[in-house]
Amino acid sequence: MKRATLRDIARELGVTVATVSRALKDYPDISLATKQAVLATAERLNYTPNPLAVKLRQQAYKVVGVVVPDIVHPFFSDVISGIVDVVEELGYHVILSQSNESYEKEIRVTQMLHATGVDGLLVCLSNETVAVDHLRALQDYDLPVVLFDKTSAELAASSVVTNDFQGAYDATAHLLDQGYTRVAHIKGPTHPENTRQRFAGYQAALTAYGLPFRPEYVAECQAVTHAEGAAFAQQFMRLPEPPDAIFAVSDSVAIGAITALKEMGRRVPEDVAVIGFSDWAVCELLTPSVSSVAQPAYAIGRRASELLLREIQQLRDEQPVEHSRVVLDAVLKVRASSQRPESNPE
Amino acid sequence: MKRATLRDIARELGVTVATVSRALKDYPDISLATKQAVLATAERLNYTPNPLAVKLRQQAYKVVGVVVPDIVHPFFSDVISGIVDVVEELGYHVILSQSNESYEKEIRVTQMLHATGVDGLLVCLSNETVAVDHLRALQDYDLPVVLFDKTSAELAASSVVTNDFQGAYDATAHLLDQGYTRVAHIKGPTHPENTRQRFAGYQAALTAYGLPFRPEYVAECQAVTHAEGAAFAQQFMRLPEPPDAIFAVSDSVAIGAITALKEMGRRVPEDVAVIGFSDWAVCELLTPSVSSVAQPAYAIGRRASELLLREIQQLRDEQPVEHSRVVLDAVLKVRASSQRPESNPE
DNA sequence: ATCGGTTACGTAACCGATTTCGGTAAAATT
DNA sequence: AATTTTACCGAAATCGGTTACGTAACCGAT
Repeated sequence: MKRATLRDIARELGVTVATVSRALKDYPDISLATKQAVLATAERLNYTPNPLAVKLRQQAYKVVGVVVPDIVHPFFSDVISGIVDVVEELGYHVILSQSNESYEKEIRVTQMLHATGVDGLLVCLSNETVAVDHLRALQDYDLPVVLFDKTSAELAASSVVTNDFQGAYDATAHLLDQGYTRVAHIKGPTHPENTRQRFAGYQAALTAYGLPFRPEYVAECQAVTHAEGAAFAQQFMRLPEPPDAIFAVSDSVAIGAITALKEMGRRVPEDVAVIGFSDWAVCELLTPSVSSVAQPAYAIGRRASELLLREIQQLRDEQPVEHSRVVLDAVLKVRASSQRPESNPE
Repeated sequence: MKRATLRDIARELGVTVATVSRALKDYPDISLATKQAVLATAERLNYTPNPLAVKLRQQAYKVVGVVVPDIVHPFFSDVISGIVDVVEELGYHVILSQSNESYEKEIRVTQMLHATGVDGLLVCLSNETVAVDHLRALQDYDLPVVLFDKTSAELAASSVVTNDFQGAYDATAHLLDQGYTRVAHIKGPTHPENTRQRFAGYQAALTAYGLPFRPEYVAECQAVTHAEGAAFAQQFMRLPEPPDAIFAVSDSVAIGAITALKEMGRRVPEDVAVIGFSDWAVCELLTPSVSSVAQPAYAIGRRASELLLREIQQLRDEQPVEHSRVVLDAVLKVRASSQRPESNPE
């Protein structure tokens, strides 16, 4: 069975395709009789307009491209879910690509998306990415780009990110509220802005609570892994005055630290409290359950696509395109690993 | 900056678009001089063909639609990752939709994908889906459909699934090899074929090892949750002769069972061994680490898209379209929760 | 009878490429 | 010198819609 076209309907009724087109789109200049006849045969032939023809004429792809470092990562699949839900409501579709955290591949897929045809791009920069000329080049072709999570100040574009500073502040403050006084931090590498913000939030909380910043209580990850978390936990415990709480830059690091602490005979949270970042599903299932800072992934996806769709619309209407930076609050999820038992019957 | 068109190049060189088009595609009838001139100005103007125009002319969307129940689920994001990697190599793109495990929404999104324009569809049926008329209707429009994971025998289509039978058999056999003799099974609801296969594999292993099938050792989940796993573990332990091993239909059920067993003072795996299914990332991080049967998600995505692309090609070449059913082996991941300590120094 | 104004529809350009069919010139053949 | 061949390129149809513009028919009013 072939897809019916306007021509098929027109031939059956002895009118031109123009008349059929107008009848289907409820133009005023069509008599009720022909309008109904057209609608009836369109229904009968199961007509759906050829999307390519419409898009070519309208110069609109009705597609947004999404580039993430890794589709499999739970954070990104959550973001994608939010994106899909929003854009589908407006009849747009999502084309998905991954950069595998490679700057090279990021350049390749963004160019490919442009060549393939998209109305806009939602991009989370790879960890390798520092220069953003490849994105600026796309903007020169009037292609709106919205960044999320991993962004860059170098690019004049809207962006949506988690409030890492506030999340880290809340986590640290929570530990201090629980009565822990020697709070250490396992930070991430300096490059992604996010981890710098988390470090800053940690420091700000210490300052707000009138506590000194102790350099020996800060360790810096390279790969941000389970193993690094374990290694730094051991390093901390060898200090003359070991910390009684650890705020880790990620859940994997936090879980690695907890594993190592348990092996060293330290109880969590009685001897050492631990908080992670990202709120992976595992956190609830571990013993003890792991406190963490949840990033609003789904909301990030929604907000980012809303911004992008707005810019696409503004561009089409030849209005000035407004950029905005949205910072969404992180939510502290308090679980067993950071609750001082004595403080429970408070 | 506007995107350059064939017309732009033609105007600059004083030739027609036909000549430019042929020069760019290395047609024989073009002189070396004009060919080089065209290539040079195309390069200079940064020309990329308008994808919509090409696709309209070629009657090919170069897009495959993917429908999964839930993008966020780690299994599906793994599958999607495999799909994206394969189709991008052939210049295709992926449009993503989710059915949210709703039959209604599955119908909506598949029709929407057809209307939007795709060359083929990769679908994992929702749990609610029994009838497949909505997919058959699309096949009538010469749209190839390949099913994966949750499939249906009602539809004449290629499919790619995990060998649930073999995975379940291996898991059960492993428990029996470890010296456990009273192996129970927490099965899923009867509807999805997958869980029936797992049950059958469990039974087959018992038979192969000459053990009787004991109905009291089988429980059936409805929602396949953590809580159900815990409840059935308790139920099993109340039996006069409780099982010494549990093979669960999913990791969440297995983890729920382990939690309940520990609360009842049973040691895992000393008193009761437990194996799950799906090999979630959590399994490695829990204490004890949880044995599980890994589904080859990424490979499923790859194979399914390979089959789909083949069918798309066959359809375009007007060759007969061949359907095939691919069954990929599951891989048993043995971890602490199923290893009898006595059997280690064997 | 002429004019202005609707109503309802056809004509044709257009979006940007691909491709068939010719057509014109120069070169080669008779 | 007439004819055929070859090389190279233009004209135009096509994919399937959208839409500005034109026009025929009919109305009532002058």
